[in-house]
Amino acid sequence: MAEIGAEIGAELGAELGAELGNSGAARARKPARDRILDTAAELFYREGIRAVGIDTIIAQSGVAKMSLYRNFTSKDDLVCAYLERSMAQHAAWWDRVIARCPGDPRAQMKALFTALGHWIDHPKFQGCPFTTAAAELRDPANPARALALDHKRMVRDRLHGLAEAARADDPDRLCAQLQLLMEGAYAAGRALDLGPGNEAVASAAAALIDAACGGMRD
Amino acid sequence: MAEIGAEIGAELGAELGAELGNSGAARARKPARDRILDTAAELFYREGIRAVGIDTIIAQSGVAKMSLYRNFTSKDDLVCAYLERSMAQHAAWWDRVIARCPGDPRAQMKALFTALGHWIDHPKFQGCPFTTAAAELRDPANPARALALDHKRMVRDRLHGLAEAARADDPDRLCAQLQLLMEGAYAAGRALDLGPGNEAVASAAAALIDAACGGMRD
DNA sequence: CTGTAATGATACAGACCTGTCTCTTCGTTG
DNA sequence: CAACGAAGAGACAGGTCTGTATCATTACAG
Repeated sequence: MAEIGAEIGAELGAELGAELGNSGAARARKPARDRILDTAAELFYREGIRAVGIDTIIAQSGVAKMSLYRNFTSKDDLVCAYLERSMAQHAAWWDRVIARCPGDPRAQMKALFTALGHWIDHPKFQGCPFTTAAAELRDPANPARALALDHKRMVRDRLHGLAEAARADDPDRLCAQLQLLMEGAYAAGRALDLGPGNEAVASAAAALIDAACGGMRD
Repeated sequence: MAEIGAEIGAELGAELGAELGNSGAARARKPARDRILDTAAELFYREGIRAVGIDTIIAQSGVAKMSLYRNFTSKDDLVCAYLERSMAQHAAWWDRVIARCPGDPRAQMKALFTALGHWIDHPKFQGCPFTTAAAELRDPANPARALALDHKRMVRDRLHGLAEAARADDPDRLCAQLQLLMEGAYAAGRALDLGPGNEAVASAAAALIDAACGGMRD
């Protein structure tokens, strides 16, 4: 429980403003680029990419407009930097969770969904940043959209590796089912009030995993 | 198969331009309000609400700007009309699907997910219009956002009714699990390439339903 | 035929957004 | 102290968006 709390704190803290714990002076000491990216990430995630303008970002981060355009060639470039950093943070979160059950891929999968269930209950949770970015940016040529799809493929590959390691009867199917569930948890946590949704996430994952690895209980 | 195709056609046809079958003259005969709403629905769904401006809608629908503002007080009002019409269409789709298995709530639930799995494979499918609307419009005071959440609650209530009628061991849990899966299917169909995702949708739903109603097979 | 209501076409105002430019300030380094 | 580079402050240009106002045209009813 406290572990999970720390998990969420590490995930969302890194995502949504790790500098909150620092003093104002220490925050001002950070390079302009970092302040811009921290502020942009928080605003993009909370209010949406299209809803947040350059002027808001520079006002909130206390930076000059030219400092932004010296560090990022355009708003699109800043959006890409935000998504790339989010990808790295998500990968680190994933690694931390599965490291708790080394050598036990079934438990690792279940742990991921248990952690996800708690994450979506966090008050700052606003859905999957990649899914919402893809929903806001429909142009197939948009590089940020491409990044979002890259991330989904990466998650798929990781899930598939776990499904294979767990000796699922049909790893492709289990992988697809679990990714459906994962996307659903992201969407539900933002838009719905699923009551004790965290429990539903973990229990649905367990049901699917057990059904797919029915032959061998561990 | 042909049945399912007609299903999708009825759903997306109504959603995305039922007037395509009419002649151009017949289309021009429709009242301005209908043409505006048809065009706005197609564009909002395909390209996103914020990405489509008033000028695009009036150009595409061949209508004067003042005709739009005489029929809708604002763009927000038009967005709400689009979502309300989509809600009615979705409810009609739901009713058509469950009508194929009268008196058999388990089969009705499975039929819904089978139909959903096929729907997300349709080339014009772009995710759940309510979820994407909520992703684009984050302001809690936005009436369109409230409509989207209303729709999710309505779906939840309908699913819960089916779960109870199917005598699930824990209807709340099954309802939450299935709604997670449903949201996941919507999100996956738009942003991911889940391979044969339609099969994963139906099989995951079947696994969850059977696990939740394990005691009594029908 | 005439009058009325609906609609098309278009110009315009005001706000906002991205990106550029100039000027100033501050900190560091020699 | 002097010089230089990084960064703040703010004006500005060009575009887009919503919403309003004006005027011409069409359809139809009496």
